[in-house]
Formats: sequence, structure tokens, C-alpha cells
Amino acid sequence: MSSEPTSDLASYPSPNLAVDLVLITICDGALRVLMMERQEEPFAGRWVLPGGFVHPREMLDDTARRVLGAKTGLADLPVEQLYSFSSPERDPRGWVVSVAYLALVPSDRLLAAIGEGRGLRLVEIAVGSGSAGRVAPLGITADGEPVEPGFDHREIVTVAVERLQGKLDWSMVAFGFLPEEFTLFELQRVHELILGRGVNKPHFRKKMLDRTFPDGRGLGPTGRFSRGGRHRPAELYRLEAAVS
Amino acid sequence: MSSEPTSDLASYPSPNLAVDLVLITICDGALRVLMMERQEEPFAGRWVLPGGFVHPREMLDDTARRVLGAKTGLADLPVEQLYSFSSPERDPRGWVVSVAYLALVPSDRLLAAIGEGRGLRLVEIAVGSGSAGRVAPLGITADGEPVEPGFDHREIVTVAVERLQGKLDWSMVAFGFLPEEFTLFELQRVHELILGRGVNKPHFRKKMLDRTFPDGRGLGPTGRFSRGGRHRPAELYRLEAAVS
DNA sequence: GCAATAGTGTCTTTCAGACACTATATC
DNA sequence: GATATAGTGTCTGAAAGACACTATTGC
Repeated sequence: MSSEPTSDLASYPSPNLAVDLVLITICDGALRVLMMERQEEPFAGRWVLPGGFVHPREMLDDTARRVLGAKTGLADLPVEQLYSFSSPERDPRGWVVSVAYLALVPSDRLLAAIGEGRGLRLVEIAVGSGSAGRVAPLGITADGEPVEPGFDHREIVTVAVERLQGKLDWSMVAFGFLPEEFTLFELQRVHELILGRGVNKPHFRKKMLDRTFPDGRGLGPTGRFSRGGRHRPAELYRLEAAVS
Repeated sequence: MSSEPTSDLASYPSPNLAVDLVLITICDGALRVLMMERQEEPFAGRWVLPGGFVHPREMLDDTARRVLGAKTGLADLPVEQLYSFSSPERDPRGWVVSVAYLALVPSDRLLAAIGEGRGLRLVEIAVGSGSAGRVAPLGITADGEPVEPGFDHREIVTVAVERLQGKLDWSMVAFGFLPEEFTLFELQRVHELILGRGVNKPHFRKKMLDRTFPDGRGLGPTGRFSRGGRHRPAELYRLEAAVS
């Protein structure tokens, strides 16, 4: 806009505008994304991301939160805009541009929220150990079987994982997957699953414990311990105001 | 899309979809963005980014390239999608969603391309030395006078500079501002202007000369020198296939 | 010679990872 | 005691930056 000498917006053809939601969690030792088995054509029977059309004069962030609430009831989660997809062939029904949004949620909250779910499913994402590059070769599987999502949703999930990888070391995204209290090893597992490779344990622990995160908080011990494994209990940590 | 049980896309209201272009260059020792003085209401007389509406079934990347070619003739530059803006008040004429795109160009090419320009102007962006945070407090000035761009274009330029800062150390964005051959100090100035702070000279030179960039190339000396200053000439470097 | 920028050598601090070790739970 | 994970100490090499120094041009 802003350049063509007209004020008659109605004279310009306009696409349908939708939002697709990449809701990512970690459970059963894997990175997973919420998908649903599509009932209608096109792509009936394929796994697709939850989504919906933008309402008139609705902010895209609000659309994403609305879709999130409608599908999971988790209306309070932060959402982040990822990218806009506009391939003319992406939807056989017509000209549909979709803005993808990313949201993270701890698995316990998500499992409670979707409950029985109406065709909702946490599909596994295997992040390849992409040696040195920044791209993430993804294996998307349900019940161990590779699946090919409908529309351009494989590409959207790939962009989401790349965003997670890029933000992992300077932002607080890892905590989006964890409950209030967690062990340092659980935090390490989050990093390893997102990066698709192992990280150095002593260094990881020192770095995390010394660090002040962007919101000014840091990790602090709770004095409580995670029991239940057949091994020494791990201390639980939480984000708290930095002592400095 | 992809979730509501209908195939009648026409029943959904749809916004006008536009692309706004953030074309950034470095000249006269400052980071600058191409803006134009808007002739029509709304925001007549204010500086705005070049932009245009998306054509039916056109990929957004193609729209960005088309607008770039129409305004500057530089149709071959790479463009990168930045973010989609959807505030309901952003355009008083109606519901217009805009996808912002970023493009970088060496100042010599840009100055030759816009020539006399029809109200085109390279507006200065002063990146504040934002201490530690990731945000960039921007001063946007024309002839040294602060200006307030029309629409939400100040916000769009801010997002563009943040993207540049985030990509600076792992991508090749800095070379987008430079001609084929350049001195290491010119490369350093590009980094300093984008970051809004000085960088360590010996370390910067060593790092750049040792480095292999994402396309596999590295910096190599040309044997030619930049003459003309009242000081020792600086050697010209260029990107070339890495020796390894 | 002087001013100004080009370009380098060295030292210190911090970061990242390898490796090895001790600790403590369940079985 | 066996095993599995929790958690720590130390060493090495790389990365980042501070600082000081030499080099070469125009004037």
C-alpha cells in the first residue's frame, strides 16, 4: 500500500487470509507438534496444522490466540509470528495466504487441555543432526511411520524448528516447554532435542546457573528433588529474581 | 485455513494485502533507508516506504521484487520477508495487511538507479548503542531533522534493523552494502553502523580473514589498493572461493 | 616532520568442550 | 553390590577483546 494513487481499496483483488498454528511441545522424549487429521477435501485424511481464517480487522496475533484457544483452551500462551506463506498452489481451493504462528507449551498442560481430542495428535519431529548448517532436516512421524502433512505444512513446521534453533541460546524459549520447576537435565534435554545433538553437560550447567536471562531472572535451586527414577534424585530449579 | 468445515472461500471476508519495502543502504557514513514523500491522503507530505498491492495469485516474494524493480530498477536484488503487520488502525482507508520485505544495496548502485528520483529520498537511520538489549532505538532523520514516517513505517524500519543486527554475525548481510571490492575497514564500518557501536579492529580483521562464509567463499586480497585519502592506502579485498 | 589511517603482535579473559571423577538413589 | 543418573573439578584450545606498536601515505 501507500504508493499507488488511489483511495479505492475495493478495486484491488484480495486473498483469503488465514493463520496456521505450530504448537510445539516435548513429551515422551521427543519434540512434537500438534496436528489434526483433516476430514474434508482437499487433503482429507492427511495431518495438518490447526488454523483458521482471520476475522475482519482482527490483528493476526489475536487470530493466532483465538485459534489456539478454540483448539486447546490454552488461550493465555504467548504466540510468535513466524512467516507468511503465499504459494499460489498451496491451497487448491483458491488464493489463500497464510501467516504461520509458533507457540510452545509444557506437555502436561497440553495433554490436559486436548484431553480426548477430536482427531488431535502430537506428531513427532526428529531434528536431524544437521552437522554445521542452519537447516533442519525433519522426520515427521506418527506411530513411528513417516507422514507427509497436507498443504505446505511440512515447510511451515521446518521454519518453526529453525526459528527455535536460532532463538535457543539467547532467548527463553526452552522454558516454554517446562513446568514451573524442573531439573537441569530436563532443561538440557530440551536444548538437545531442539538442536538435534548432544551438548556438554558440565559446561551447560555452569552456563545456565551463571546466566541472567533477558527478563532479568536466573535459575535458582528450590531445595526440592525429583524422585522416582532408579538413580540419585536431581534437584529442582526454577526461574527467580537474580541475586546479582 | 485448513480447519473450518467449508470449501466456500468466498464466504470469508478478506483484507487488502500489500507489500512494503525496506530498502537499506550505507552512504555518507550512515545507514539509510529509501523513503518517498507521500502525495495523497492519508499521510500526505509524510515520508513512507515504497510499497504496492499484491496481485492475484502472486507470491509475496515476487510482489516485493516487482515493487523494487518499479521504484528503483534494481529487480535482481535478493529480498527477504521480514514480518506481517496487521493493526486495524494502520491504514485509515480500511483493512490492509502489509507484509514487509527487506533488501540491501550498495550505495553506488542505488544512487545510480534512483537518479533524480520522484520524491525518493535516502533517510538516515541512527542506531542507538542499545547497551545490552536486542532492541534498537532509532533516530530517523532527513537533513538532520527528526521525521516521523507515515502509517506504521517507523515500526517496520525498526524490525528491519533488528533483523539486520540478528543476522550480522552468521550471515553475509554486510556484503549486501558493499561493492565487489572493498577494504576491511569499510566492512568494519558496515558492522559498526548496523550494531550502533564500535568493534575491535585486530580481532575483527583476523576473524573475517580466517572465516568461511555460508556460501563457501572467504575474503581474499586483490593486490589492488584504495588510494585517495591522506593516509596509507588500504588493500582491497573480495569474496572468492575459499582455499581451505 | 605531522596527521591520519592501515595493519600487526601479544597478552588476558572468557567460552566451550573433553574427560574423569565422586555422590546417591533404586533394585 | 550393580546400575543409572546427579553433579563437580580440571585441563585444553578457541574466541573475543584491550593495548601497544609499526607502516605508509598526503600534506
